[in-house]
Amino acid sequence: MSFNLDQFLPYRLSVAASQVSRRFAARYETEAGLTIPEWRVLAHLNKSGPVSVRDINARVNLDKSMVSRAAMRLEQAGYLRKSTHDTDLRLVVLELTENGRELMKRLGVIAEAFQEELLAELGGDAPILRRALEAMIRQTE
Amino acid sequence: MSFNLDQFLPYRLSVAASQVSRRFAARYETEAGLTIPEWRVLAHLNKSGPVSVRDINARVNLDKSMVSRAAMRLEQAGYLRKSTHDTDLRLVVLELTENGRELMKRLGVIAEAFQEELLAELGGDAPILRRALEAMIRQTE
DNA sequence: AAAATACCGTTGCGATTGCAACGATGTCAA
DNA sequence: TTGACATCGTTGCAATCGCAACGGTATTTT
Repeated sequence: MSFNLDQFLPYRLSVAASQVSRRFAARYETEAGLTIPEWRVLAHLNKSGPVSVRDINARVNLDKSMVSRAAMRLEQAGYLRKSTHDTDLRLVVLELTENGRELMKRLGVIAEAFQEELLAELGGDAPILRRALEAMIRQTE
Repeated sequence: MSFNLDQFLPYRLSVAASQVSRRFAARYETEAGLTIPEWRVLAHLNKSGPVSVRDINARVNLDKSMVSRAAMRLEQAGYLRKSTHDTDLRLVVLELTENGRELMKRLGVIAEAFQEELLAELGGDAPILRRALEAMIRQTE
């Protein structure tokens, strides 16, 4: 019996992830032409409040160079503001502007709606899926 | 209640997929320094026998340019052979060499072992995870 | 049979990515 | 206190990616 790629879990996982990402990107594309890193930074800031690049890097699975560049673009677009930390001058504090919070409010609605669609497609398997994903993520943290 | 990225399914799916891919890549890195596209082409050819670039492109979720370049590198490394189709001259037929089959035999063992690890970590959730992944993939095909 | 159309694989190109190096700042230890 | 080391964010760079265009071949249409 030779190896069968079609039933190989890492492969199926990767295919599913990229297709779901693609579907979702098509949704928020119409609302605002954000890249995935930009979307993640925006979404994280919306929840966390003002934090450093390093903070986001650690929590959002993005290389710090990507966080830095995404933050630059979001700043130029007027969605976030940069400032230096009060006591630690190495830190750059990122914070959403009013425009950023407003955009995120609209994107949040789209995201929730998309997730509802997914959950409906998955039916009762959804909670187990979640648990399985978390188990796989935990394994490397 | 504001949107929470940490519980957003597409995001968790993406994180899980990239971490699992990373873990797996570290395993076969020591056996042969293949990229992900190269690995996929190799694995598919091992199962399918001789097929065209287009065939792989359609089945393995890789752009045809990536299949083409991966095939070029695998050919240079001596793992596959290219030839033209008997009747349709547009088609390039890809086929593993003896070296390629031999490499794939070793990689198959590594892949199976890794998957066993994953399945053990997941326990009884594994079959449901599989079903959920397939459901999400199906939705876009 | 000729012309228009479709398909195949390769290549070029701009954009994105991950890694490593760097300057600047902070912390710790002697 | 000062020197060694760690951490932060940015930048440079090489590698990779996805898309589109291209030349070549096949198929369909008229």
